[in-house]
Amino acid sequence: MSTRLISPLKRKNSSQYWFRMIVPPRYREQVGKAEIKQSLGTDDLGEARRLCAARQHDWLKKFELIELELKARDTLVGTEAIDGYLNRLSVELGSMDRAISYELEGIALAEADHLECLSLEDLGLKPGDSHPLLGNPYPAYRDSATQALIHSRRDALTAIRKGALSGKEAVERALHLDFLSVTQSTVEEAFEAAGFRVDQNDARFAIAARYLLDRLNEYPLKEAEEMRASWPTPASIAARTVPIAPQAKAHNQTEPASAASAGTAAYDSPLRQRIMGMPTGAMTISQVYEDWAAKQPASARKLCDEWRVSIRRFVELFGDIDVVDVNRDMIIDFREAMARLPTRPKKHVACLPLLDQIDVARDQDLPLLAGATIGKLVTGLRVTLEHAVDPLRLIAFNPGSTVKVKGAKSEVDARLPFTPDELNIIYSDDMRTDPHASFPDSYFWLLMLAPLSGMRIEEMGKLRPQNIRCEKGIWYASIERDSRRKRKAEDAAGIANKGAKTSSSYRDVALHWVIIEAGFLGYVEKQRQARQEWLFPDLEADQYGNRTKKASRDLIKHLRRLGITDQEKVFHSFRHSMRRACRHTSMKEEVADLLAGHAPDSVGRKYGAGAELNVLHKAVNMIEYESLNWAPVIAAAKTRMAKHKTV
DNA sequence: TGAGTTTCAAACGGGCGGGA
DNA sequence: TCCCGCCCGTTTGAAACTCA
Repeated sequence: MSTRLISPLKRKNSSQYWFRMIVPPRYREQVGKAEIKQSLGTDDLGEARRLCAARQHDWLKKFELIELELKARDTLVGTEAIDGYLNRLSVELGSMDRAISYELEGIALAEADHLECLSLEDLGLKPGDSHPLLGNPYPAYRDSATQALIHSRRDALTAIRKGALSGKEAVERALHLDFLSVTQSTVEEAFEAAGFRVDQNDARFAIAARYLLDRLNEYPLKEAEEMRASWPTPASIAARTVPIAPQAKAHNQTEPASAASAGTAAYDSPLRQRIMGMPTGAMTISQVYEDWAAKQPASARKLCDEWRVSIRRFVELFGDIDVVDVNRDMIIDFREAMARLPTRPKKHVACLPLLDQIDVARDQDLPLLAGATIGKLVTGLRVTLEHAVDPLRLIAFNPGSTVKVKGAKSEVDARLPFTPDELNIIYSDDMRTDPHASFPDSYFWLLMLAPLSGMRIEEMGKLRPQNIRCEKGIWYASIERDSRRKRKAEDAAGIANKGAKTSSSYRDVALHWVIIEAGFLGYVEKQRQARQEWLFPDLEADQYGNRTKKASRDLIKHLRRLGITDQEKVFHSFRHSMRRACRHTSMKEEVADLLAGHAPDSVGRKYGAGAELNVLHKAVNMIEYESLNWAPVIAAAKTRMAKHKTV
């Protein structure tokens, strides 16, 4: 792996410097990507260089941890393959003693083959010269006298049926020299039986070979011990005390650690505890979640509540386990479990444990959670685990980072626009045309504004009287944030403050002439004089600060009563209807986007901060619904407003 | 390695229905 | 009627892909 210092990179369209590092192929599965590209968040080159070096250091550390994890995994694979092989052989031969003897004899034969290594003399080199096969340890036994002794010893022991002893000696020599090739045929056979194919360059080969040699060496073969007493190994061919390269000893240091412990950040200093202001030891998954949730602003309460569901379900399935024990398999199991849960279960099903709910859904063929919901549940888990990575540093990697959810993104909007006939039904109804109908003013105006402004119901619900303004003779509704001071105060009080769906939703919506004609400005003035905080004061906020939950529900019920029973026709359908009406005019798509509060989908279509009010005013007045006769609605609205004046 | 382009994920904001 | 939570849309920035 290259440790060359990486220099920060600057992208054409960005003022910020970036960090970029290629992930070595061996670690890509664990990292989940082939390269790391991260913004350094600075446009200062000096700062960027410093941050870049720090990130490179962090990633190299992470790669080291992955290496440990991979070694642990390889160890498991290698040792299991050898154990399986020896167990099968013992069954085949009748006992483990026989199996070990058989293998020892095989090692002795393999060693004999490898001893035929050319000496310095054979190669025409002088004593003291560097042997070209120095990487191959058997040159240590390259002098012909030693070779002859090993050969004759093996022949003699084999002749008296003590081949296992010569094998034991060969194993000791191979272990001392870390000469793994003597195990080649056995290791290959063991891996093949386990369903793998490895070569001598594979790390798993080395691990399995050393493990085999260790097992053969340590097996208490009574016969061999007794024989050694009778036929002691000649000193000249006993395993020599030769220095072993550090990597040759690595297998002794590679403990079969769990993936999780390999990912655990062992560093847990008092300094970090002081920085974090909390103990930084082990935490369970739900403790990590609570720590994450506690750091979210009041406005994120709904999000926290949704993701608490993820964690609660995960804990129900796997227990409130230490976060270092959470692995990718569990997250995949979690995803699969969520994908099999029934959607909107009846009470008698919802009260069951999750696994029972899955059984019921399967048995009764109930409709299951949508892909988007599964995606969200997995995201909740992923974000919690990310919190364990950074800032808590309880784990080095997020095991959920590479878990995908198919169908998490819906292809189509499930809500449809109203047909002209349906609009006609809605706006011919007594509730709109009879000024004396017992229909709240707020609902009346919501229904008037919706198809002619394209505002979302919650955008209307959060209008304040002062948001209705006039500029150069054009009246408009300003959808904007509250002041920073107000938002800060509300956050501190734990109140969800007034925000919009996205930043592009902050906009000015010019009022359609029908709305002005109907006397909307009189209604606004009335609320202003009454010093009402909200333009529609009779709407009540729910626990998350949503002011139109009930209104939306009531108005949908009302639509159903009018015979519009299609489940895809909802209040939001007014927005779709307006978009459709815009398409029937000469209005440019980007202006329609601005009216609706959508971000344009290409840079070329961006209007900067917005458009001139007169452009929007002209555009909004282009909107027409041919099937609708607004006259009775306007007349009813005027009477409705006049009635208020006389009260 | 750098940069243009495309795709994906996170973080919301919001609509809606079931059930207590 | 209200709460809970499922479900969907949108934007932004990150990540991935591709090519030079």
